[in-house]
Amino acid sequence: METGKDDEIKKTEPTKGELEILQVLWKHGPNTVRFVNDRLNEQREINYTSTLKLMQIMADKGMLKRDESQMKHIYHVVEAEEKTKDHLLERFVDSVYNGSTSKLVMQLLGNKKASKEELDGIRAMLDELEKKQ
Amino acid sequence: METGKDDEIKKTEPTKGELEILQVLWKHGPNTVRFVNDRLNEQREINYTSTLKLMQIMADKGMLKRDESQMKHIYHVVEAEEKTKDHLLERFVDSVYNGSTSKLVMQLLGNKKASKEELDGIRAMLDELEKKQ
DNA sequence: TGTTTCGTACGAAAACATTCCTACCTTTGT
DNA sequence: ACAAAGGTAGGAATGTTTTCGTACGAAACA
Repeated sequence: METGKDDEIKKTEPTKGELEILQVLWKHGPNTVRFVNDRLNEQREINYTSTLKLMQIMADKGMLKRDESQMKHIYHVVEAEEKTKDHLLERFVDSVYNGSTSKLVMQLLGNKKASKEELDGIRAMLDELEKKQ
Repeated sequence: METGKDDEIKKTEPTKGELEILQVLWKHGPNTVRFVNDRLNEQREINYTSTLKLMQIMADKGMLKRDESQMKHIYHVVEAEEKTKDHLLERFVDSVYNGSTSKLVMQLLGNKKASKEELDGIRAMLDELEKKQ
C-alpha cells in the first residue's frame, strides 16, 4: 500500500539556467521577473521573456512559488538554499568523484584554489567537528 | 594578430553521458566501445550503438582520440583526468558557491557526509600544505 | 482619452543531448 | 564457402533546455 501523494517526491535537479535564477533569488530574496532579468543581464544578454518563461516553468515544477495578488508577480524559492545546494553537491561528488568526499577536498586543496584564510577556516571547522564527536 | 589554430581552444564541458564514458576510460584505461558499453550496462541499460555514437561524438569534439589501425578501435582520453576534474570542480564552485571554495568545504563537512577516516585524511592534507608554506 | 510603457501567457523555434534503427563491412566458426 | 557474430558509419527520432516572437491586458502619463 502506497501512502499516496506522488507529488513533490521527485528531486528535480535544477538546470543551468534555473540555477542562475535561484542564485539571484537566494541572494536578493523574493523578487519580480524584471528584477531577476536585470541581474542576469549584468552577466550575459538574455531577453526578458526568456527569463519570464523559465521562471514560469520553475513555478510549474514547484521550485518557485509566486504571489499573483499584484500585477507584478513576486517569485520566491520554495526549497531552502542549503538543501538544494546539498543535493547538487551530492550529485556532483557522486558523478565526478564516485562519491568520495575526501577525494574532492584533496583536489580542492591540492590545487592552489584555497587561500590561507580559507585553509584556516577549514581547519577550524575540522576542530569544531572533532570536538563534537 | 592572432597566432592561428582556432581548434581545441574551447573548454567544452563534458555532458552527463560523456562523463560516464570518461569515468570508465579513466578507471580502466584505453579501451573499445564494447568494453565501455559493457561497463555502462552494469549500471543501466544502454544500447551498444548509443555508446558508440557518443564516443564518436566525443572523438569529433576532441575529447577522445582513437586508434583505428585495428577494426576494433581503441579509444583513449585526451585531457588528463585531474585537469578535467579540476575544470568541472571550478565550474561547480563558481555556479553553486559563487567561487568560494571554503563555503563548499564547510557545507561538505557540516553535513555528515565525511566519515572519520575522511576527516583525518583531510586534516593530514592540511598539515601537509601548511608545512610547505 | 489616447498612446506609450510594462506586465503576463502561450506557442513554437532553436540549440543541445540522447537513443537507436538500418546499412554495410570484417572476422569467426562450421 | 557460407552463415553468424561483431564492428563502424550515419541519419533520424526523441527528449530536454533555452530562447524569443506575438498577442493581449493593465498601468502610467501626456
